[in-house]
Formats: sequence, C-alpha cells, structure tokens
Amino acid sequence: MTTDRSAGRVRLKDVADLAGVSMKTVSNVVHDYEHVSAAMRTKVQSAIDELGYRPNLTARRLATGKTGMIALAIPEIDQFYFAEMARYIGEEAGRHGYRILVEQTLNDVEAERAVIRDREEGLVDGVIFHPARIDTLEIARLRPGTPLVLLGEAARPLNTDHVMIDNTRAARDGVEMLLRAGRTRIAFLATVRGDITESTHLRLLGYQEALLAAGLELDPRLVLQSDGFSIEDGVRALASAVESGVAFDAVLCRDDLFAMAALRALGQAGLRVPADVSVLGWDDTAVARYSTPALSSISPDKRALAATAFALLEDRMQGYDGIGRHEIVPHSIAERATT
Amino acid sequence: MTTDRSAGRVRLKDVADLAGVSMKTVSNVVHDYEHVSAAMRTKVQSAIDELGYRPNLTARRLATGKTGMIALAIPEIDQFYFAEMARYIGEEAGRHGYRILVEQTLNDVEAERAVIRDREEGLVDGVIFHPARIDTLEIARLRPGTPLVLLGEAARPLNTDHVMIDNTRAARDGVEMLLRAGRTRIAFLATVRGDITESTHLRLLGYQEALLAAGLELDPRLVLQSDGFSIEDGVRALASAVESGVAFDAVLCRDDLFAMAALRALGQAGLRVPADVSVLGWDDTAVARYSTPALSSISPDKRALAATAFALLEDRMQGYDGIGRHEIVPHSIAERATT
DNA sequence: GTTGACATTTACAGCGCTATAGATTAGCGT
DNA sequence: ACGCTAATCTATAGCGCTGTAAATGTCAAC
Repeated sequence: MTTDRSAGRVRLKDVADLAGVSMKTVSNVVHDYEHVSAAMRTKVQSAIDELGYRPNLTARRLATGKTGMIALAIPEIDQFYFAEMARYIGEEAGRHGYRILVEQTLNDVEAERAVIRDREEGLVDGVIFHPARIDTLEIARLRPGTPLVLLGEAARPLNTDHVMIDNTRAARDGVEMLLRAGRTRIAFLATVRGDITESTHLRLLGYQEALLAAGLELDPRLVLQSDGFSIEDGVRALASAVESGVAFDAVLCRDDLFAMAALRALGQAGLRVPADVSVLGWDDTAVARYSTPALSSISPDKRALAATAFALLEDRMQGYDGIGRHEIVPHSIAERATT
Repeated sequence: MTTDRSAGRVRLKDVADLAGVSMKTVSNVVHDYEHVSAAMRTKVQSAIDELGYRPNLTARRLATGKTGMIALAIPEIDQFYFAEMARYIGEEAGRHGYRILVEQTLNDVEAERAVIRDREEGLVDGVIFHPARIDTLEIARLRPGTPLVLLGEAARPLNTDHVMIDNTRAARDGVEMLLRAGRTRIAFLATVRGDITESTHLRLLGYQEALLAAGLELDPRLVLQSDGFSIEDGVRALASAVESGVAFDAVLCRDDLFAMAALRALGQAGLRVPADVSVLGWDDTAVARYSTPALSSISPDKRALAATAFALLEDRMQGYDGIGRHEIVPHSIAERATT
C-alpha cells in the first residue's frame, strides 16, 4: 500500500488508469452507483485504496453546481444564543448532508449587506441569516439570488422566508406565570438606548398586554432603561430603580444576560431571589442552568427554530421560488429557581 | 441596468463578450491587476455592472487550488470556551483573507478521525483542530496531507504544530495567588471519572506542585472527584466534600463550569464566597463576567492562542513542511469577586 | 444462433475561472 | 522613420469531476 501524500495529489484519472477503466466507472464506484458489477467494484476499490485517492470536493462542486454548504450569518458566534443556534443548525444541516459556514457580521451593517448581496456566490447553496442592523426594506431591495431564510425579529420582508417565535405572546406567557405566582409589581429589564432592533419592543408589548389583561395599571417606572447591552449597563439600570425607591416583586428580562445583571444587582441591594423578587430571563441559554440560583427563562424552541429554518431553506434550494413563508415556532418557559 | 438574477448566472465569458474583450482582461479588472489601461478598466467595469456579474468562487478555487478557507474542528461550538475561540480564530482568519468552516466533532472519535484523515480534501487549505478524544499516536499515524495545527492539551504529536498555554504553570500561578491571599486549605474541583484528556491532569499537577513548593502537605481529600462534566456532577462533588466535613478555604476549578458548580454548592451549604471560601475558575469565559459574584478565573490569552495557531497554519499553507512547532502562549489571572 | 431488453462501461464535453505563452500596441531614443 | 523594450491584451489549455449519449456486454427467450 503506497499512500503518496507528498507529491501532487491523486486524481480520479490516476485511479482510472491504474484500474484500467474509465473515469466515469471510478466515479460510479465512489458514489456507490448501483449498476456496477461486483468484480469491477472490487478492482476499482483496490486501486482507490492503493493510491489513497480522495475526491476533490471543489472540482465536484464546480461540476455539479451544488456545494453542500450553507452559510450561517449571525452577529457574534460567542453569544450564547447564537452559539447554541449554530450548534443546532449545524447538527440539522449535517443530518441532511450539508455543512455550515459561520459568518460573523459583528453587528456591522456593511457585513450584513455583504451577506445579502450574494457574497457567497457559488460558495454556498443557501444562507440562514440572523440580521441585527439591516432593515426589512433593504433586504427586500437587495434580494439575493441565493436561497435565504431569515431568523430573529429584526427584519421581516414579505418576499423572504422567516422563522421566529411569537415574542409578544411569549412575553405575555412569562408575565402571566409571574402573575399566577402572586407577583403584581413586575418590572421589565430593559429597553436599551439606541437599540434599533424589534425584539425588545415586541417583548415589552407582550409584557404590557399581559399586565393590562390582568387589570393592572402600567407603571412606566417599572419599564427600566439601560444605556447599553453589557451586564454592567443592566446592573446599573436595575440598581438605580431600586435606589429610586420603585417597588417591584418580579423582573422580566429581555435576555438572559440582563437576567444575570438583575441577579447581581438584586444581590447587591440585599434582595433575595426569588423570595423578594422573581427573575425571569429570556433565551434559556446555558448560563441559565449554570447561574445560582438557576435562572428561569423563556425558552424558544431552538431545535425547532433550527429545523424549520433549515427545512424552508432546503425547500428553496430545491427550487421553490414562491412568496416568503413566515413560520412561528413554539416557546415554553423553563422554570428553575428564580421564580 | 439589467440585473438578471433569474436566468442562468452571468459568467465571466458573458462579461467578456459584452465588453468585447478577452476573458483574461475581465479577470484582470476583477482582480485589480495593475497593468490594465484606465479606458479598458472602465469599459469592462461597466459591462460587469450592467450584467451584475459576480465571480463563481468554486470555479476560482478549482483553478487556483486555493480555497481561502480553513476548517476549525472543535468538540462543541456552544461551549463557551470554544465559541470564544471560534470568534477569535474567525476574526484572525478574516483579517488574513480566510474564512472558517466550523466542524463540530461532538466528542465523537470517528468524527475526530475524519478530521485528521483529509476529510476536507480540497475544501479547505488548512485545519485548526482541538481534539478531545483522539490521541497523539493516532494523529501522528493518520498524519494528513492538509496543513494542520492542534489546540489544547489532549494530543501533542511531535510531527504536528501545536499551541497551548502552560497548564501546569497556570495552575501553580492560581494556587500561589490563593496562597498569597492567605488561603491554606485549597481544594481542586475536580478530577472526572472517565476523563481521558490530559488537561485535568496537568492542572492537578500544577496545583500539587504549588502546594508542595509552599511547604504544605497534600491532602488527598481536597482533590475532589466528579462523576461527570455536568454542573450537577460538580455540585454533587463539592457538596459531598462539605458534608463529609473536609475543611477548605479555597477551590481551584478545572474550568468555569465547575466554578459555577462550586458557587452553587457553596451557596447551598451556607458558605460565603469569598469570605469563607475563594473560588477560582479556569478559561475566563463570558460566564465568569456574568455570574454573581463575578468569577475570578485563570485566563488563557485566547487572542494569542488564535493568532498563534493561525500564524503556524498560514506558514504551513505557504509550504513550510518541517517538524512540528510547539508554542506556549501566555496566560493571566482575571481577578474578580470570588477571590 | 439470433434477437431484444437491459445492465455495464466508455468517451468526452462541459462546469467557470486562472494562468501561461504569445500577439499586439505603445513609448522612446536615435 | 526604425528598432527595441515594456506595457497591454488575447487565445486557450488546464483545474478534477460529473453527466450525457453512445458503445459494448450479458442473458433469456426464441
């Protein structure tokens, strides 16, 4: 057995020559094509083994026009939520013979535009994109030739497929759970200065709807404001509410990070969780399981999100070219120790 | 302006025909080749714009033999440490004109073998691989044709490039810091049943060295044992130590996850952190910044890790074929509220 | 021994782009 | 004008694989 890895790579042609057959026959063996005689299969296979042949994927792609890859464009791979989505989408794609190319947009508008503008032309068969900055109009305008499915609530152009959970409904569910547990002064942490995404808004809306539906009055002082997305910003937002004397017995947080901020701020203020104040996070990321006390969190069904997004994309990759489909995926509430 | 996206894609040839020039000239314009007259450049560019031409990356790759992509093979993308490494490596690669393909091995031996065996033949120019299950010997034996750089301490074959921090030294540094703060009964959380990786062992070694160097006796009861890698396992390990009456005033944890477990177990046992017990994590992942109290953690220089790994890989991709280089990257200790 | 009807196998034209070698044009000194 | 070098541009042969159409084999039935 000669496995020559040093010299120029072994080509399909080399195998064909050694086995004394045509290239197509080798190709057939490689692809387990059914109409190949057993003898031929054996002969070719041993030539393959002898030379250590391995198909060149790039050439295959050029010939077939299929790359077997999809791009996953997300703001930051090291944010828990996106990392988890990357995992699930990667697994789902893998099950269907696709692999994923992770593209970080790092919240940069230009990077997001590049994603929409067939940036990956001929590199991937489709794109799953969670936009953060770019808006609906622009996506519709730059409408790419490559199959595209959108995630998140930032942008929802009519002509593009889109998957999300019902944020408003989920927020309502969360508040109702808190209400059932006897909490009546529920704060929302937090609207963020300069936040141009839709998520917070939708969640806040659900929060308000639930309160009104329960016959409670909306107290604007309970809708906290944060100067930014960092944990320190969140801590400050909650701490200053406590200092200013606003009373509350529960906090619905726009994401798990702010929930961690709430835990810290409440701890520093000497308030016990959940005895004095319940805390409910959002996204049910790993950090919710790791924190002390373990964080209750609104839990989008991430696997369903991944599976649905992939299914829609696969549909497009197989030629569907109709109007945008907008799918709502289930959510639940992971109850742990903070409520 | 006709931007035809529906029909078959626009090819280089189409642009050449429209502009009335050769394909190579169009290619030259696309690549900003210097020896192209301004007039020609303008003419070709407008043909490109008119047709909405966009190069097919796959074809380019086949022709050049370079893919501009590197694979990052890691156990799980949704583990904080790996997600952060993915981010840094992605950024570093991006700076050098490369993109990354994330490959999750999900701790599966076969998947790891596949990574080593030119799985990505012709798909990527190189591979950065953080093995978890596969061992040194096997990597050496399966030595791939594709440039490869290893991360982590699981495997260190002589013939392959490798980047890591000095784990033993880092553990010693951590223990010394605890010692300087007056702690004398330092526990190690934890050795894990069935753990076949080297990391824990190296860290435990450093822990013991530091203790001995300080003239303290090694108390085997302080080296806790966990049944698995989950947070619950970690909590149980520490809780049972507390119950069995072993006294300690600090815990060095093998990773941030176990540190979170320590925080929870200590909280449940009514011990205060850091007043009664200091807790020092490992990896300095985001969760360390988010927890309450914020976790002190041994901090590998992840950017340096990423940059070094990429540099070694680039070197190989550019033809270096010498012996394996083994680089040690700096670490520090991020001191927060638990020490 | 032939004939169909299939089962196998082959030959080769692309896939879209790059790169080499050669053709053409331009610039300049004399 | 002429010759010569340098700057531009063109023609075309691959890169390694797949898919189509055609060629060849095989086997049962006549």
